[in-house]
Amino acid sequence: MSTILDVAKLAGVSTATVSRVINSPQVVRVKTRERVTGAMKVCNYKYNALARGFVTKRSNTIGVIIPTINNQVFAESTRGVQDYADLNKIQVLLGNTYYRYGQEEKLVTTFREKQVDGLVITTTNPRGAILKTLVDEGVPFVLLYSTVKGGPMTAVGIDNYQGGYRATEHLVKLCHKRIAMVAGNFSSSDRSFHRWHGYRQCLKNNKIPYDSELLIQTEYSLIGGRDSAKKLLSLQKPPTAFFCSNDYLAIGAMKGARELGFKLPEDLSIVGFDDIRIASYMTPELTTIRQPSYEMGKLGAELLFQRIEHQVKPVQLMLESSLVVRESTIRQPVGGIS
Amino acid sequence: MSTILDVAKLAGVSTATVSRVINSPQVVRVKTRERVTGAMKVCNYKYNALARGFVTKRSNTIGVIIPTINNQVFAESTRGVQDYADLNKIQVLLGNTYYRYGQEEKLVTTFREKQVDGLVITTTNPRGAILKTLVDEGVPFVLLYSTVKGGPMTAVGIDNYQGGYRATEHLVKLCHKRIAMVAGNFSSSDRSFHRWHGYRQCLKNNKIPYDSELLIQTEYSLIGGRDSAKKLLSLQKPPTAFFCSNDYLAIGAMKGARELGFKLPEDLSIVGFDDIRIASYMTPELTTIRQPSYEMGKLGAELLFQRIEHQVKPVQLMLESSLVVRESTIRQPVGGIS
DNA sequence: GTAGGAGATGTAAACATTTACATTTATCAT
DNA sequence: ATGATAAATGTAAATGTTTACATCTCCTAC
Repeated sequence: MSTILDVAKLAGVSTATVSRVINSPQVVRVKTRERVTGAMKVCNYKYNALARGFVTKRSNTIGVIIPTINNQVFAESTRGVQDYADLNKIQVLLGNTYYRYGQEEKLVTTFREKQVDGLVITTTNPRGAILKTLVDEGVPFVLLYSTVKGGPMTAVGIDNYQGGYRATEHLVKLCHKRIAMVAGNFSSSDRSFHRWHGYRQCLKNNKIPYDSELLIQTEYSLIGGRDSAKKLLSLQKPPTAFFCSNDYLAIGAMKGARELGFKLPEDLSIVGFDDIRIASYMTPELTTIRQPSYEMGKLGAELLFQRIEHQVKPVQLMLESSLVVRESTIRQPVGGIS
Repeated sequence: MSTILDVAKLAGVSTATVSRVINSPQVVRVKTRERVTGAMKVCNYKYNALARGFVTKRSNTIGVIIPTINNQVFAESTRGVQDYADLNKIQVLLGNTYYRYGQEEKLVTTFREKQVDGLVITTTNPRGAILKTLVDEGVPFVLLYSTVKGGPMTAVGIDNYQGGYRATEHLVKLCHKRIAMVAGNFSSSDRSFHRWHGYRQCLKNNKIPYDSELLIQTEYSLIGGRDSAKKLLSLQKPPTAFFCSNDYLAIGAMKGARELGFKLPEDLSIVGFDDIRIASYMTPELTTIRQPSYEMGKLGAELLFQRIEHQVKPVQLMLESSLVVRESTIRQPVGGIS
């Protein structure tokens, strides 16, 4: 492998000049520049970005930490980050935590050892010690899908409480009285917990008694949704509507319900959360709370870069989420329980 | 930021010793070791993996190149790679090509500059110049989802021709005579092309005339599937079955068909490709060709590491794919066209 | 022709590790 | 105690860039 020194020798210049033609070609005379680029070709010179990072203290790499690449929502936000990073010639190291806090800690450490310039984290626990340490040690990072208002951390997310509230309100307005919630484990993510808060408050505001039997916490997966649906629909007084804390749970629930002979949406209304691409391709098309994942990633990356370069103050951005009404929710026929 | 030197001074040892307690603790006396680890704590020492990579010529990083993280298939194989890498304390740089060869080239270059130890590539074109260069320059890499038999490249994939053949054969056995193919653009991936070959050969072997009107090439996406379905079903003599070259196309096609009033599966049988998780959650559940994406990624990573460490000979692994019959395909009622 | 100055290039140190080799220290049989 | 050997530690070079600063070159206006 040839180095900048080989090129320099061959071109009869100093390494400084070679470095300059790489990093700021305008400052070197065109004749010299040509000699250098020529020499590079001859040597089949390959730039060593690692060595550069070593001296400049900038790796031009950021770390992205997500629960799992397998959830389209996180794939989408990651894509947003990647696209923005790409524009800035920054590469992305990616790691999955599988919703495990320990893994999150491990990834943060490894990425820091790799000298990443910053981190984009979709955390399991925005109040954990890891993030505090990052703040204390001045490591630039931004949180995705979480927002701890007014704190020392930059974050971009949505109002999960509001999302949960709206989803439930939609069902209430359709005259549902027994509304279950299929929630991702609260321990896996505080998002689920906040959505549940919204759900609960909405019930209360509408004078619908809260029934703890109607809350199931489960793994965030299709199968989790399916199994939970079956449990809920086997209750003595089964619910007439589900609010699922993500679309995978909702899609799983659809299948579970059908397997028990429920007709959708006649026998059961379902609302999901996220609005993954495939939501509108389900039968019935899934009513859900849309959140702008790709934009969140892109914006998060933008904020991170600002933070890296200009050390701007932390901000918390709350993106709009919205209810997308499709076919999976319908009015509960009066005369049911009411 | 404190360095190994600070720690060394504080502990009253040489940097070599500190390095040793980091990399092979057994060789240093427990008393010294304790003094060193103590000093590390005091200094709040953070290991610099970049500097290490710089001297050892091993970055402990591999690059993963996929068309798009947004396709669950590639997310899944990437997860396989990540999981295996993780076990070996290797990090993953991820890049999307969006099916553009130019982007593939760019990524390979950037990743090489970052001194990755190897690459896992899901390529758009297994015969392109990029890969040749990698072979020539001895860069360890493995191909996913492609296999160029007996060549100088390590690859793990499935037999796409066979997959296409089987999918079509399934439809033929169900007495379908007008079988359309909704294919991802041949220019985006040779996989689609090979699947089409299988499709075509199967038709020929069964004496079904090939009708070029029944092939649509489109973008690999839900919307591409939907639009293509609408075009095909608006033909004068519409097909009674679709073979779609991936599940997203199939799911999109389902929606397109429904929008034109077709009942599924009665009026139209559909078979997809990949068996993404959600395939069995569709209504009707999607018949498809299953390929083991996660395993492919894991195996690919394993082969890559073998190649990096022991420079083993290139191998091409053909994984099993299989037809998974579900509900989206049914027997074509005789008396139709036959 | 020359002074002045801008622009181009060179010099050399710095960056945080690892590692071959050299040296010191500990261990143990005699 | 001594020598031989093994184990532990130290020394110092090497890695491929960047960059502050110094120097040189070239041009322009007089």
